[in-house]
Amino acid sequence: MAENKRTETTEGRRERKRRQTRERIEQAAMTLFLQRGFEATTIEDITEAADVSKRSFFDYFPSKEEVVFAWQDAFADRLMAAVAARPADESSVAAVEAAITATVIAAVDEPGLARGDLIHRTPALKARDQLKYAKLEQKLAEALLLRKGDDPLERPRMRVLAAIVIGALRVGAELWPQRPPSASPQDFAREIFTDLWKMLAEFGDEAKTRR
Amino acid sequence: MAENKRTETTEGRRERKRRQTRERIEQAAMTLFLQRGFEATTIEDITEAADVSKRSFFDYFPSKEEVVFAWQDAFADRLMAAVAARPADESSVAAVEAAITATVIAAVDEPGLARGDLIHRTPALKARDQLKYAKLEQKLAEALLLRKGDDPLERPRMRVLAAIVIGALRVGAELWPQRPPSASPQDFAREIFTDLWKMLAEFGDEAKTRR
DNA sequence: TACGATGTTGCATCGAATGCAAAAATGCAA
DNA sequence: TTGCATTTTTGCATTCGATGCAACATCGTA
Repeated sequence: MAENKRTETTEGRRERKRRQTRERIEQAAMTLFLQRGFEATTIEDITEAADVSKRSFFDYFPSKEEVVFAWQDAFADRLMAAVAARPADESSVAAVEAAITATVIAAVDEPGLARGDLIHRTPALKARDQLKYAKLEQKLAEALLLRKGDDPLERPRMRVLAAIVIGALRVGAELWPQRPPSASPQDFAREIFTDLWKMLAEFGDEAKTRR
Repeated sequence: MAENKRTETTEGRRERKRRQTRERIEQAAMTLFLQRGFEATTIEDITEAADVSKRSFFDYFPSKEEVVFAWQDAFADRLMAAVAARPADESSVAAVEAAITATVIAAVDEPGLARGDLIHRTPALKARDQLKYAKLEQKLAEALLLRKGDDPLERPRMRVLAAIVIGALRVGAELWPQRPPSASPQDFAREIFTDLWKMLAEFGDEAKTRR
């Protein structure tokens, strides 16, 4: 019985408290960041608000910045899963559109937007934010390649496709705040992708007659 | 005569020494970074090697990281100039290919490669590196848009084109170290772009039949 | 209950970065 | 050349993020 619990239900007091503390720190940190700004908030402010010692902060997060980006890994993983879940006979572009749309839609919530604001107005966070996109791109390329049976010849193709799509995601994220409020996230995503594929075809045509 | 000099040739002892000191710091810093690594080098190590006070470092560079990326602004400016210099009747894709190729070729030198290595193996620098690409992308989009007479309708198009091309540049920079040593930078660039435009056309086609 | 493992805390320390005021170097004009 | 105003350099103090270490507390388990 006790051994049964060990393998999966093992969220004893220890794990539970640890998770709770982590959430408390994250919560306190984000609240303070949004309230006074990132730089103006010290680790001590955070730990005081979360009622843990200053030293303990670094037992939960490797740095102040990581608190802001903690959710990113989960997002990347969900995106990879969404790509992997697409039917094998689907084209890469269709698969990536469906996967991105679904994953982004599921992630668009209020806290996400406030976080975006904070990042946008904090130079130190902007750099980390770009790194996030780079990692996302890598993982996406990886997932797309896996769909192609890990064919080495497809590698550069999928790398470029990932770069293009993540680029579009980045541009889309910038355009999002100034979208018509009537448009649903689905429609917005649909429109972005339609435009993107159209542009790709046009650029491809344009290139044929170059020089 | 003296007035003539004032406007452009005015590099008195002050300006000259300041520039020299800046170069000395940059030189010392990069040497030490490449030698012992970025993190393992302290500001004091640098200022000692450059024979200035610790405090003076921050009169020349806002942070340790900025020394590594000091050259980036110049690169971005040259890229913008190269785009602006392309004939007005040239297509955007042809213009961007020519401009990027020329600017990158001119910038591929030994120190550049060593710097790339350093950045690649230093997490803190990687983030800043991605930010560099983002800025480059913005400037490129700006320059491309200017060629189009600042037509608001072209803005998203040029943003996306810039994102695609800079994405390709990023992928290209990753692939560069493992290129066949026989290939000249020109050929390498030519090949990358040829592949890129081909992929764009293919993705565009693929998208037409999606769903 | 006692033991080992894990989690938490305080303390000391390092290094980056900033503000400030004194000191040095420079440009300029009398 | 000398004296004065401006800019540059420097030393000093301080704040804050981050890390290592050892003592202490808490928890799961034999």
